Amino acid sequence: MTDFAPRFDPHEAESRLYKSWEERGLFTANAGSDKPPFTIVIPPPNVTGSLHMGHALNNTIQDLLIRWKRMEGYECLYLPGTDHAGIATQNVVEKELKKEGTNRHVLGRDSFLRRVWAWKERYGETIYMQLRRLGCSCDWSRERFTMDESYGRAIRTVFVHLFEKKLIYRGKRVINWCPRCMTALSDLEVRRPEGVQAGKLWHIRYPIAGEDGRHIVVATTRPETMLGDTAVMVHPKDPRYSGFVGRKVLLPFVNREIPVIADEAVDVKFGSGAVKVTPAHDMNDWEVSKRHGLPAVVVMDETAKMNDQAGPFAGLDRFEARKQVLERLKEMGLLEKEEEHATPVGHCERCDTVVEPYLSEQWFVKMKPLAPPAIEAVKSGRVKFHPERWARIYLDWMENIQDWCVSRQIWWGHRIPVWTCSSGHVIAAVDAPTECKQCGSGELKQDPDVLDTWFSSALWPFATLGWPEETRDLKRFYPTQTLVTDRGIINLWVARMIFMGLEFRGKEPFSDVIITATIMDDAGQRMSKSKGTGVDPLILMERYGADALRFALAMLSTGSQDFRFGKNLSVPRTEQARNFITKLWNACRYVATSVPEASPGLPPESEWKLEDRWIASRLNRTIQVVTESFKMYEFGRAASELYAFVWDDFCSWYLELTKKRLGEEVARRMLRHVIDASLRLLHPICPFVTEELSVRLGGVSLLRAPWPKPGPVDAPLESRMGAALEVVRGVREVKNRYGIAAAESLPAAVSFRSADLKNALAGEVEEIVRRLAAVSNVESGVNLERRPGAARWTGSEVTVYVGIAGKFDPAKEIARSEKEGAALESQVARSRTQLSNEAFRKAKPEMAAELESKLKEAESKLAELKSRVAELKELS
RNA sequence: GGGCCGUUAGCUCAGUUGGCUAGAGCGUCUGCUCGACACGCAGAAGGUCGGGGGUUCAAGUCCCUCACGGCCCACCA
Repeated sequence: MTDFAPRFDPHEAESRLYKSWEERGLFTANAGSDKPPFTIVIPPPNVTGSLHMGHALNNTIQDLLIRWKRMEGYECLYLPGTDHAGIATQNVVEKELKKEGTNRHVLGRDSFLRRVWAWKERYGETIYMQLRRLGCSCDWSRERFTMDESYGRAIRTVFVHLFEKKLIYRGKRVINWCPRCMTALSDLEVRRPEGVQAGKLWHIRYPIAGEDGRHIVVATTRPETMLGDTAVMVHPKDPRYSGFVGRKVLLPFVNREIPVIADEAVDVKFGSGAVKVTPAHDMNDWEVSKRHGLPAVVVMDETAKMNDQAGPFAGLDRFEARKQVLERLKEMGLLEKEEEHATPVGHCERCDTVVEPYLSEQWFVKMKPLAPPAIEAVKSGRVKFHPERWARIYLDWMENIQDWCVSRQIWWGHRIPVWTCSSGHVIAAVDAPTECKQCGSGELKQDPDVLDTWFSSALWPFATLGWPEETRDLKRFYPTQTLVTDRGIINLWVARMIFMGLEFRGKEPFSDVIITATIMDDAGQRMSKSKGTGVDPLILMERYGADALRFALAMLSTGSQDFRFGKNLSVPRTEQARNFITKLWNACRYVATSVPEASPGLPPESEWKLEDRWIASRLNRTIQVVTESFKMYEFGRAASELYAFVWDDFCSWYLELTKKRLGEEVARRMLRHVIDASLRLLHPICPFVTEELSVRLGGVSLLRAPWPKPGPVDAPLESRMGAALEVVRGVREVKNRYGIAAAESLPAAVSFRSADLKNALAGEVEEIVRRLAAVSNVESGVNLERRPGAARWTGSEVTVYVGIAGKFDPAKEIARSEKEGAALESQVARSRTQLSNEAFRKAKPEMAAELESKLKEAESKLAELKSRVAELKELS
């Protein structure tokens, strides 16, 4: 151990250790093992870029669980992979092309896709490198990408199955259309930022056909769509308009006669009470048009420019058209008024363009039959959300589910496996057909669209394991156990995996869904790369090591409470974790050099001294709490428990107490035993430093080392030890108060308030105090007489007197005593009121008895203090 | 418009089923080379638990309400 530097060097150790783990195949899951399986499939990061802090948190938690379970004896599979992220990735590549002054249409479908693949190779590798840096023990032999050929087969199989079950259909509908991405979007891919645009509500006069000067006023926020109106609708019970129903109005600009209809969908109180009906550009209106048999007129093209149907406005962009429509209406005297009105306008999640409701033909998944089993899975508790409240989000959505638009008019993704022959027969097939089964035609054209990315990620838990083949992996590792993800994709992803898993495997894809915190910037806003508030996890790992980042993130994971970890705040938190690692490192360094060897295992219990029994009990308690916390996914609790145990119990007390006992085999073995157990407990959070230390201490590699089992906890002994340590604190405080060097030996007297405690501690207190607080001699007794020339310190179990000879300062003592007295006074007062309450005594007699004895103690302490203060005052 | 979460020390956060004197880290102050650690050691100061009301013998903890911050969901044109 000659090269045991006072600091852990993460740079050198991390890559060396990771490489050796990987080479030894320690991350590889064995499908033939007879151990119980534990599987986590990674939420596949998008290949759009590198990993952010949210990924770091997410993967830290996954790896922590995997490493813990591995030590508990499970056959663990942590399956890594990436998502092709259709629209998102296509967009970043298109941006690159734009910089080069070209676009995908110039390149053509094939060479564009080659560009995207090149991008994918680059970023896919970066992501895997980052996961390795973080220490994630992924099984790299099973790495998957949603565009792998085998994965594509799984997707086509799913599609064809659903198609044949009539759960996938092609239909004409008003969907969300992004005119920039030029594709349909699902409802979940539309964002409605609040308060972004203070829109307006315009009241427009529609002239009644054939009745000069008479008109009906409609209110709209989107006047440009009026060109596509095919009716005006009022409420059937609205007296203002009862005479209008059934008549015609003349639509300005295009001079189309359209009917006034009555429908309950109208809110009488809103606007003018009359609504224009634009079936091709409004989802509601589309529904209305179907009820009333109205035609639909599309007035825009796919880039949201007005088309030929828009009469005089053809060729204009939709917003320009709005301006001109309004101007013309004003000129014609048809604009009655405008009022301020905030409308939640939908924006494309990926490019932020205002989404256009747009009538088009798309593929949909029929959700009504798929939802009920998925709802049941969560209601029955077969799938549990942590924290539970997120189940509500899932259920609310599932219970009001709409059909899922799954076709996208982009190029990057899985082509829809549907072909149409020259005579119009539609064929869905897993393998590209060569001829039409119905008419034998060999002229087959595949649907040009691709599937929604989430359609492919929905299959992730089983498609990655080889489905549709009944592979060994699939049988062994499906269903998985825990899914760790962000609340933002509960419906986009988690929900869809559940119904797909149920439909295709008959089993929920996982039993537990952990929703992690969202990482905020220093100002408490969601961290965002585009806003420049992102913190790169690599930079923190570079500066403090992967273990430090992991420990910091684990420590902050309390519930799914969001936490701030921005550019400034991430620094002290990670530093704290790094300091802890250094502390651990040095404790081990000390043990390695001072206790070069000791027989393994616990020393015989009969030889244990008070502090040995104490640290054993504390360790057992820690094992219990940490294990329990991991089980309950309370990672912050586990981390802080370990932090306190290692730093306070072990380093501050036990290590110091045993410094003069290193010749004793008991102490030597106990030191090594506690270190060994602590390293194991810490390994899931800090894999690198613990592995390095374990090996340096001549121990085992921790990856598959058994997880510690707790022995008994001795609570009375712990509290006795607490009293002994209190004495030490008292002596130290007095010295501090008087500016006396800690090393200076002074006489001390310990006055116990209870004879039992005094007897139980017997001679051991004296020894403990002597070791930790430099005293010349210690006497102890029960309720000792006051010591006039000694400084006094009051603890909860003891009073400590320290002889400080010539330095005694009555003023200081009075101040101190009065302060202690004030606290006691209020305690006594509170206890008395509570005890005078008969209801309390009746409700909780044992608590009252306890409080009573506490009160007596406090009263006697107080009396003692008062007489001392009086005495001191006389003296000065 | 509906819902969820948060508001505890200067800062960032803990506080199990209501019950002894509300905790930690950072920061601040005082003093320290004591057989690993100054990324350290020994101490100290610092909180009427966002405001108001209620339930209870007892409220940071339960209920109502308001304010502020954050996040979701929603087809009122």
